[in-house]
Amino acid sequence: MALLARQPQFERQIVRYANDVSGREEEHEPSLASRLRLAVVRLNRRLRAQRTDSSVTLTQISALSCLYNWGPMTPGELAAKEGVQPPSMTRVIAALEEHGFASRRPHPTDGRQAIVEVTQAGRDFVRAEVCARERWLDRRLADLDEEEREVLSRAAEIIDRMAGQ
Amino acid sequence: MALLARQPQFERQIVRYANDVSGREEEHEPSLASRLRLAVVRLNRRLRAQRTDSSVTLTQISALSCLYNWGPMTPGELAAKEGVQPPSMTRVIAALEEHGFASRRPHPTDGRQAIVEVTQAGRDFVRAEVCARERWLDRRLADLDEEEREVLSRAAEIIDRMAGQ
DNA sequence: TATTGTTATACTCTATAACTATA
DNA sequence: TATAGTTATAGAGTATAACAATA
Repeated sequence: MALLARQPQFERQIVRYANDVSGREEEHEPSLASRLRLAVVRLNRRLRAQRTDSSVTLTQISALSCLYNWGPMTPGELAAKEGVQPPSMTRVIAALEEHGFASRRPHPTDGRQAIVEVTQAGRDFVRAEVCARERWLDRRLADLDEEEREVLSRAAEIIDRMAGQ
Repeated sequence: MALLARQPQFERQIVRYANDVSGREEEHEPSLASRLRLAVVRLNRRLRAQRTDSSVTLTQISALSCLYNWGPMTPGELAAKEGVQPPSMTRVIAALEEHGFASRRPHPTDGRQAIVEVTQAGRDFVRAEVCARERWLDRRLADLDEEEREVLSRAAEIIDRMAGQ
């Protein structure tokens, strides 16, 4: 706990009603769930607001990264990995195909299923454009100290585990 | 670093192309930016998927919590705190007013602005319904050990600081 | 002329329900 | 009959552009 104890804890929010003449002052201590929810919602907004020249959306990049990192899989597997419903993934895959970043081939043994995989253009895109898209976040991370990045690294792993349930 | 070093680091992703007969195996180590982005995008999806009986959306709850925690403020200030554009906040405030959870009064010195504040019904709602909405996340957090919650607590503070820039 | 806020409009993201094809 | 995937539809979330009111 030594490392964590050294750091400033989350500041208790003192609620002052600026325009309230009564001068009353209440004190809340937002729960961890509340603070984590707000942090995630806000960072998600910021990430989605980052635009590059390409018309590839964050959701598409996320799915493409998944295929890139884990290899070919069926639409259903991809939907499960990304935590979305199959109909949502259908549209994402269609968009990636239109961009030429993913392709589909028949499943060798099951005619209902398909195998989706990244194309060479898709690989090039992940290496180049995704980095561009993450420049904003990279800059923010660069401003932190090494120990804060360690905390975020561990948090990313914990959050991913929670979200995967 | 002792505390962090004790913990398992994020697992290096070994990329195996399951359906690739070449048997080649590439190794990527996703950047911190990539891992944090994916974690945040996925947890955000999970949080938005949590529904309660009420028709109040996560965005509305987020803004209402902000007013509850920080007191009355103008629409512009609220938009800035939440990290959205003013037109987006206009709609959120209108929805909160329709629910009777927020009210608007004229700014004392500037006729262009207004002061938005939480109503008593809004306070009651934050205390009751927001908790209900967060039950899913609370359960996930309860499954973690104390040290992991400390990491997330610190991460929430760091992320909020980054997103606020 | 600059600032604050709203209205109009459009696009992304995602879900559920209903359907088709295959197992 | 069960499973995988797609199509249809709808609602949440958000932005930009154009406008109105006030400073």
